[in-house]
Parts: sequence; C-alpha cells; structure tokens
Amino acid sequence: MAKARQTREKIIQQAAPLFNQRGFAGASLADLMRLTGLTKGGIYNHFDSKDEIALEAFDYLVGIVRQRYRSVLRQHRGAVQRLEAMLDLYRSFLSDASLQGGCPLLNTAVDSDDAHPVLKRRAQQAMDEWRVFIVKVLEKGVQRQEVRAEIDADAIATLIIATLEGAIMMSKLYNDPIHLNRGVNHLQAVLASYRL
Amino acid sequence: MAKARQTREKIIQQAAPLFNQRGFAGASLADLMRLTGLTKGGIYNHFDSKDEIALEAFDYLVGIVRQRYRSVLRQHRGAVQRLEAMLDLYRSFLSDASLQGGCPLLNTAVDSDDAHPVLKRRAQQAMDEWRVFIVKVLEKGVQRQEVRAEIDADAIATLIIATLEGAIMMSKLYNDPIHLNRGVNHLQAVLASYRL
DNA sequence: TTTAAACCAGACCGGTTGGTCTTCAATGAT
DNA sequence: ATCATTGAAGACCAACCGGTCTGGTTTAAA
Repeated sequence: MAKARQTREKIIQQAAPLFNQRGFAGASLADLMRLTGLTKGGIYNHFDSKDEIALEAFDYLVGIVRQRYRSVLRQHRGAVQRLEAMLDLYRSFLSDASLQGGCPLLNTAVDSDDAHPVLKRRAQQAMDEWRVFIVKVLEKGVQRQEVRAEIDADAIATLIIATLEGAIMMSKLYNDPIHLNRGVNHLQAVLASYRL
Repeated sequence: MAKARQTREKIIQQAAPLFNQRGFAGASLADLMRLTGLTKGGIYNHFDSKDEIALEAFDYLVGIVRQRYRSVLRQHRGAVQRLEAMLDLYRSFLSDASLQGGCPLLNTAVDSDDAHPVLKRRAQQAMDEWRVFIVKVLEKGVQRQEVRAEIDADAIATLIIATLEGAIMMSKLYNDPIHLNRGVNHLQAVLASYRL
C-alpha cells in the first residue's frame, strides 16, 4: 500500500514536466513509459486514464508553486512587501528545475482552451485562487493603511498576472530572462505607486 | 494552375483556426479532411507534410494581424495615437472571427516551445517584427518630440506585448473580455504618462 | 514458512496517426 | 473533338495511439 502511493507519486513527478512541456495531446504514454521506466501495465495499475494522470500532474505543479508562495508569505509582513516578494519569486521562476516547461497555469490555459474542458476548468480554479490571493493581500493592505484606498484590487490582480504570464511566455520563446525581468520591474514600480 | 492555388489557399484558411485552437499535435489530418471536405490525397497533393501546412497556416494568421495593423497605421498619425489605436484594436481581438482560438503568436509560442523548433523559430520572427514595430513608432515619437526622450523603448515593447498576451490568455480562460480590457486600459494609461 | 495481497511486465486490442500511391475524372489548349 | 495535363479520390501502409487483461513476481503479514 505504502509502496503503491510512492510509485504513484513518482509517476506524477515524471508526468508533470512532460505534460507541462508537450501539452496534453503532445505527450504520449510511450513518453511516460520511457521516463518512468515502467511499462503500460505498471502505469495503468495506478491510474484509470491519461486524463487522470494529466489532471493530477497539473495539480502537482500548482502545488509546487503554492508552496513557494507560502514560504514567501511566512518571510514577509505587510501587503506591499509581500507582493513585491512574490514578484521577486518569479525572477527565479524560469530556472526552477521543478517547473521545466514554464508556468503550468499559462501552459495549461493555452493548451486546454479549445481542446480539454476538464483541464480548462482546473486551470480556471487555479487562476481563481491566485487572483483571490492577490486581492486579499491588497485589501488587507488598505485596511492597515499601507495601500491607497482608491485602488481597484481586482484590476491590479489581472494586471499582475497578465504581465507576469505574458513576460514568461516571451522569455521562454527567446530563451532570455530579460523580458520577465522587465515585467517584474514594471510591476514593482506600479505597486510602489499604490503605497501610502 | 490557378485552381490549384485557390484550393491550396482554401486548405490553409481552414487549417489556420484548427491549428490555432488545437495546437500542432492536437490537430489531425482527419480533422482537416472534415473541415475542407477533401480527402487525404486531395490535401497532400498541395502539401508535403503536416509541418508545411502548420507553418503556412501560422503565417496566414500572422498576415491577418499584420493587415489589421496596417489599417490602423493608415488612419492615425503620431506615435502615441498610433499605439493607442493599436491597443484599441485588441479590444475587438477576441471576437474576431478570423482569429478563432486567440492570438496565434501566444498559442504558437506556448505550443511549440518545447516541442516544435521550426514553428518556434517562426513565432520568434513574428514576435521580433512586432517588437521592432513598437520600438520604431516610439523612436519616431521621440524624434518628433511627442514622447519623452528618456524612455526605454525596448522595455515598453516588452511590457505592451506581455500585458496584452497575458490578458488575452486570461480572457480566453474565463471567456470574459474584462481582463483584456483591463490590460488595454492600463497600457493606455502608461502610454499617456510618456506623452510630452 | 506459508499465503494472500500488492504490484508490475508485456502481449494484445481496435482505432487512429501521418504519409504514399495508383487510379480516375475534370479541365483546358489545340 | 482530341488529348495531354492537372487535381482529387480513396485504398493502402506501417507505426503509434490510449487502454485492457492475464499471468507471474515481489512483498509483507500471519
């Protein structure tokens, strides 16, 4: 029983970057067999379908990002500091070995958009979580009078996410972190302008 | 001879939204047969491979966007006005029937990133063209003293593209144009702050 | 040490993939 | 009206797809 969960987890860990890089349709079970060293039977003993693997692999990557966030939250107090630290997190995003293939949210959103409704809903939920997180931090900042009260928190959340994801796309396309850095720099400047 | 080119173009026109929505691996020849009403032989009489179709379909969509740009350039003078008009163009982007599946540049960049080097290079070139265009408009704006001289045109180009593409991704994921509108609004405000 | 449960290998399945090739029909110039 | 040229049909191919199932090996509890 314990062994099974271990194997299952190993499969997910190998499947996650595969799906993140190739997309759902582009990743085959043969690929996964090569990566895991298991045969089809060995894999399908733990999962019912390719869908289930992809879904779980997505959750796994989202979990990794969530973990990075928690660590940032623990180390910083104050709304603006927290958001700035969050933005800094993204500077090391491209070189993060656990996130090969780029941001799973971006990849899955684009990949599943017109092709895989279940995966798309999953991506929506992850995006919701992220948006709500930013909005809450901002609102708490307003409460504590660290942030201007007239801000539109939802719009700022959109702005942060859109800029980050777009900049990640560019940096991955050019294999050059400068675009992501420019995005982060700009967002930090915008954030500073909302400070009280 | 003329008939052939016509058929070829029809195939590309049908293939373009297919690849744009499903991605390279997710789109099959069977899909294309259904869309075009042709059989495999009819299609492969005009193309050598799936790759060739995908490449040409990408170019076709980029051409459509380029055309929209030219029309904006013709109708506006002055750097800031032109860029603002360009941003306005994107407000109608999601509902543009010719661009079903969203921005071909975003989709292709994410799709081909770790999977299809040839397509990736094509996306890089299209991205270069876009970046150079924005930079040139800004530089001409500086020359004509419509825009502050201390701007970093390359960084602004990155910012515009990243924000637009990220916002498109979000609006497509939620099926809600509000995120794209927020992105455009913010960029227009940023642009206004660079005005002389 | 026995034994049952847990785990994995690998053959197998029908269907689909991208791609080829031969055949035939439409076309257009003479 | 003839006939070469062009364009499309569709059968065909091997490889590969996701998924199933049986049979054997490992594991750990009794």
